[in-house]
Amino acid sequence: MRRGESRGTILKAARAEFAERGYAGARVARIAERAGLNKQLIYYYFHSKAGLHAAATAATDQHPDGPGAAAASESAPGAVRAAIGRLLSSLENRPEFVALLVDRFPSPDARVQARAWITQAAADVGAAISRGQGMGYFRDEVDPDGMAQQAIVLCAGYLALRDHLSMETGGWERGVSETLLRAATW
Amino acid sequence: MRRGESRGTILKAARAEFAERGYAGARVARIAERAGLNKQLIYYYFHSKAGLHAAATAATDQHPDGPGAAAASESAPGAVRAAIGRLLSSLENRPEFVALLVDRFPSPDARVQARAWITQAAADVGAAISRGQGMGYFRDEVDPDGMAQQAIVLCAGYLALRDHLSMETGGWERGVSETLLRAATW
DNA sequence: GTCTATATTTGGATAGAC
DNA sequence: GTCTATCCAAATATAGAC
Repeated sequence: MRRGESRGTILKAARAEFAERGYAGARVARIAERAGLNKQLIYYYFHSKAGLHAAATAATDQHPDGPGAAAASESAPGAVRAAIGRLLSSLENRPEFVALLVDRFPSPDARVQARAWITQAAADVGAAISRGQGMGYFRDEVDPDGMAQQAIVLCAGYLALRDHLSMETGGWERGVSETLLRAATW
Repeated sequence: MRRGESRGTILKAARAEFAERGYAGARVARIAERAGLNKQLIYYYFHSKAGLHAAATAATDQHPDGPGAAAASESAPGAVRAAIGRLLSSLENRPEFVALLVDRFPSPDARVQARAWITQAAADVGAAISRGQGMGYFRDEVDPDGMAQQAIVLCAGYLALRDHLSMETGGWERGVSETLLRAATW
């Protein structure tokens, strides 16, 4: 299937551009250039810059962020570690979505999308912590949702501030897991 | 002193605009409107949009972020709590600076400014942790700088993602302090 | 579907009166 | 110092050939 190949190329270029510059800073002409294709083609496929952005930030299904992703058989700390790993890799593959998360003026659609992702991600991490509490591994006073939100902020915030920080993603992930696990454990 | 009153009004409006929309999304005309003043006045005072942004994001001296701000007499956890409080309040008063921190395409100047702030803030928090280690209060394996960076990401990231989160600033600050202290303590 | 123009609008910046 | 009136470059979007 050759049909839609250009469409995909444009989307890929658009994701990179929106990730780097944000919606307002992104340039349609530059996206066309990055894609090695004509600018008009973007309007042909996506009608407008806003339409392109909506298509570019729409979830691509390849990210198992939901609570269902956790294996019930894992150890309590293993489950938390895995949930944090999912969080980071999910966002790392979608830098344009990180840009959307920290955008103060997203479209209503984008706002809904951001909220939905956060709700889902918080449920994922929160479930791992709750389960650990049930197993007597984590302290009961720990608020699973509050800690899940910290995990989200640690991951999304890291990717947003990455340029200014000195740590690699792997090291960051280990550090975050360790901090949250130690904080939750007796 | 009436002189410079308009200048201040413009700066205030500019901070709000840059905080909401980021540099690329901000509009000079809108800043003038917010300030209730003429657009040309902005160019009279600040020469250009970039100049206005530089002036608007420049530190306003009222934020004691440096390591020197810590009182040597405090208890180890108290010092960490205080450092986190400084972090948050420093950023909370400067939303336009938070926007700059998460901006992927800042000007070279802004980049330097962001790095400098982070270095300073990390030193502040890191010093409190190091001191606590010296007093035998925190575990020696804890990396003060790594934990300081987590504190920064937790504070800056919270303010950047705030719209999508359910926690108030006070509750967030307490949660962050508790998590980091528990993680650092024996 | 893909290209080369070209139109239209927006937004940063200047000129010049008061 | 503050305003009104423009200018001009950049950026979104459209027309229409191939």
